[in-house]
Amino acid sequence: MTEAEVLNNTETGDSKTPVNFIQTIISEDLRTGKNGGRVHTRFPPEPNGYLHIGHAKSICLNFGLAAANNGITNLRFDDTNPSKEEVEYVESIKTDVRWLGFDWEDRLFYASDYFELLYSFAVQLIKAGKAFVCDLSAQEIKDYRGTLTEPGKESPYRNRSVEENLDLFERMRAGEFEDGSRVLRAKINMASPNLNMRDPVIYRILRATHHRTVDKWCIYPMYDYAHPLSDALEAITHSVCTLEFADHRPLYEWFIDNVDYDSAKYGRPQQIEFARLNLTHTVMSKRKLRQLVEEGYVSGWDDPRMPTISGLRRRGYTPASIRDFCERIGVAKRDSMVDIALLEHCIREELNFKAPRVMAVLQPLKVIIDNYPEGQVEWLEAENNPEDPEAGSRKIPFSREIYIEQEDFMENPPKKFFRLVPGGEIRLKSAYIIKCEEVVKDEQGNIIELHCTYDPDSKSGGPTAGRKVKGTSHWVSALHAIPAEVRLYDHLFLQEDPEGDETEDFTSNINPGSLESLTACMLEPSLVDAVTGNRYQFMRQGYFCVDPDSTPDKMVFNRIVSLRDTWAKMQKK
RNA sequence: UGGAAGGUGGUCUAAUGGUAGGACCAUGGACUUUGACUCCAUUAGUGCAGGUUCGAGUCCUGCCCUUCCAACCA
Repeated sequence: MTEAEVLNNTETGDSKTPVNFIQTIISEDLRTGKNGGRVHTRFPPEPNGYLHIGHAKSICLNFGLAAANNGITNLRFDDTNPSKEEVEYVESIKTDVRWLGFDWEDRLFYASDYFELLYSFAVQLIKAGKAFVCDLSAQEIKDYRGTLTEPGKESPYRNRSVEENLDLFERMRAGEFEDGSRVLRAKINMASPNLNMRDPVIYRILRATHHRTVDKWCIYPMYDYAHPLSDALEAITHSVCTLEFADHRPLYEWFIDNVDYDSAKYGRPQQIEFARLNLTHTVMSKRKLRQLVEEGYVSGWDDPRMPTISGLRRRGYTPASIRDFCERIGVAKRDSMVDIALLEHCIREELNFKAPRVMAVLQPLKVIIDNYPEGQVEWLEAENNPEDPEAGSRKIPFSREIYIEQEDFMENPPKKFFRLVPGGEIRLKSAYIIKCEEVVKDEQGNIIELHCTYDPDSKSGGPTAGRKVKGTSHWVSALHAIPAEVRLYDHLFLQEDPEGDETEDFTSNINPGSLESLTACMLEPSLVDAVTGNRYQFMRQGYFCVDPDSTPDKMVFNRIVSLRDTWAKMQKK
């Protein structure tokens, strides 16, 4: 979208998504000619974990804002802490951003690309008397920092000479000092009400192998120092981050203002904060997600119950549905908790149009149609998608013995139950109407099979198919069915806000029924060709996709999301 | 109790000082060879108290509530 279109949208109000406050800022910057009309954003993950749906919001925002304003977006890894970062994570992050549908083209960067420059900027600060080497221990620095209500005290090393600071900093780099023994600090204001301004640490000594620079460095810059300058060096115009960094903005600007990075060439980045995404019935912090993985509550980062991009992908969510979700939730500065039902709505809406319909019986009940000729098989025509005439149709086999869903039969039904009951009738989808004649039970009284008769005149699509019965069931021919495993997923946490009670361990809220594995499912034979990632609607049940665990001998499906189920709702009441 | 940012139906999000709207959820109904989809309808909101104004969600004052900040993490 061009600037004119954006503005036009604002005026006419016919934009599908209302412009958010960041777009308003950008539009104003464009109007006043700030940054020479450039819009350049960046997505700056730290490669210390897998991306989740909250990152998707940021990715869609950063790439979306740039795209909407004729701008570009960098992918930049914020890799300044080698003790926590790994290549595994950078690879997964690249995969996830690409999968979501975004392209950083040739603009893949790492904060570590700038280590040498950042070092020289630090030397610059020292020479200007704006940074000093401090010998205080971590604990002492903390003690000197003061509190929220009391100012801090200046470090006794604060007034070292430029020469001594230069010498010490050079020797820090050279590896002459132990980890943690000294740091480089910015000289700002120990009495500032903003703790971030109380002579913040900008370099620490840390002997850890970096995933890119390996053992070249034993000092590493801190986020507060590396981030604004990385933004500046990439000529970023709008540096969008989450709310918790708002207090860091004065520091961000301090480095931009006090380092000579050639602002005439690169411009001056502006930090803008927005509220991170919270979703009901899940957790979003990397620490907690890692805990779920490491303590075995889930099978891995890509467990289909996880809110990670890889989990959602394996679950069967599409990139388009996630992008749609991110559009719909909007962008603002107030803390919020989005109902996960909105995410579910987005995938249902997309799949309703795109997913082929098939029949699958999850909990089979054998039905024998006594008046259907033994050995006969009819291949019946079944519509692939009533929402899409282009989807065509397929043939499904009908025979004397079929399976229906156990819950589609009740011996003693409640009122409003319009499925199969003793002596009652039901339409088999795309086939015949059958009538229940006899219920067969085992010694424990469990229903093991049904004997029915069919109405030959009720064949679906035939000239005499017009007779109406209240209920319709899905089914599969017993002879032709493909056995499969189907995994049903529910919310990972029972409570809407599993992190709400800080006194309680969030793992105590895990939903014990979040995964239900059904291993005796029966699928219609057309599914024999299904491959990993294929998505279907199992009629009357939900949307499912083939899991990577699936093999030709043992197919495995994940339930992406159920269909809306009015009957289940009625029963709950 | 220092500083910063916020408070619009259950949830998310709109509204040059001028009819508080949309989406999700919920509820009721129509339709249905998916109790799906679709369609229709309904409930329900500007944190509180003042002030300015012909008129305040919007401006002013005071109060209340929420979130964030005291890593050599990001």
